[in-house]
Amino acid sequence: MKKDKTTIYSISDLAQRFDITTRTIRFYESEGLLAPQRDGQKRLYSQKDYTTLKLILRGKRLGWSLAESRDLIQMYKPEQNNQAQYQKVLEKVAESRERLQQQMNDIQVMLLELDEHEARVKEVLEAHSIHSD
Amino acid sequence: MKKDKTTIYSISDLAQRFDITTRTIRFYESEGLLAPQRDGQKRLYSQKDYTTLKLILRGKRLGWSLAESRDLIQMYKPEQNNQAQYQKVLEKVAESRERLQQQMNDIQVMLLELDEHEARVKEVLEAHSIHSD
DNA sequence: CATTACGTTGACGTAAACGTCAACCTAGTT
DNA sequence: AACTAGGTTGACGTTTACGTCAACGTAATG
Repeated sequence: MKKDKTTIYSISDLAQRFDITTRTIRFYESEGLLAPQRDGQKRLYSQKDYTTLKLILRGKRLGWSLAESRDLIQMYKPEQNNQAQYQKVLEKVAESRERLQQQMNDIQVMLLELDEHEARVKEVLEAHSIHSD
Repeated sequence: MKKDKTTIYSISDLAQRFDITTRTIRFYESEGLLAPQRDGQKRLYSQKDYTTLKLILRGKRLGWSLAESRDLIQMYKPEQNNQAQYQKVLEKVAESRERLQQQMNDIQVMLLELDEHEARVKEVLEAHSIHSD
């Protein structure tokens, strides 16, 4: 079963699914991150728009600015069949990967420290319970 | 060779090492993230302060707010020898770990997508070079 | 002792990422 | 026709995380 490529979302529909406000979605559009089609003045969001939004929110959880996410999104667009463009995309990919690896490393350090800290706290708790028994 | 626990840093010293401004460091203090000792009115930063700052900046790279980092920092303080406090610390540890794991997952998804995208771009580039040879 | 380097405390300014109205449109009910 | 549910565009407000002065203190140095 493949994804239904013809599914269309309303703005409040998307807002509900991602637990954000419609204001936020319109704001992303005003910042050039989304460009939904229109039916009159109403916005219609495609499956691609859905995916883009998912990417934006993932970026947000990682502390990326909207500008950075916009770059990432631009990167995914076919654009001109210009060889130089593609090279730039590859550079952007490399940049993003480095950034993500730095973040991954930060996370691993923090997880390790949390483990150590938890262990220390538990030691104290056990000492307490020994004395209180 | 252990770390010299008696090393003391000046504010501009720290600023240089972490490539931030002294304003930023003072701001973190005003927000309750740091509490250096004083010599008169001058601030003296210990090795602990250094570590705290490192933690803050790691948090920043992961998109954590200063409030969240402050919580994390508080968590590491011995506090009262209150059993309930320790339980809260353990809960905080668990929360932080969940958050980090979500971020780790986000990163892995993004890295995968980057790989795929890079592969597609490279395909196109190779097709180009075949035609241009 | 005047200068220079380094530090201090306000106070105000600013960019990013939205929130919060207000005033309006539009399609489908009752 | 009136109402309701959704949507729209401004315009202004707010929070976070600092930047940018200004005015001042202090210690060493030529």
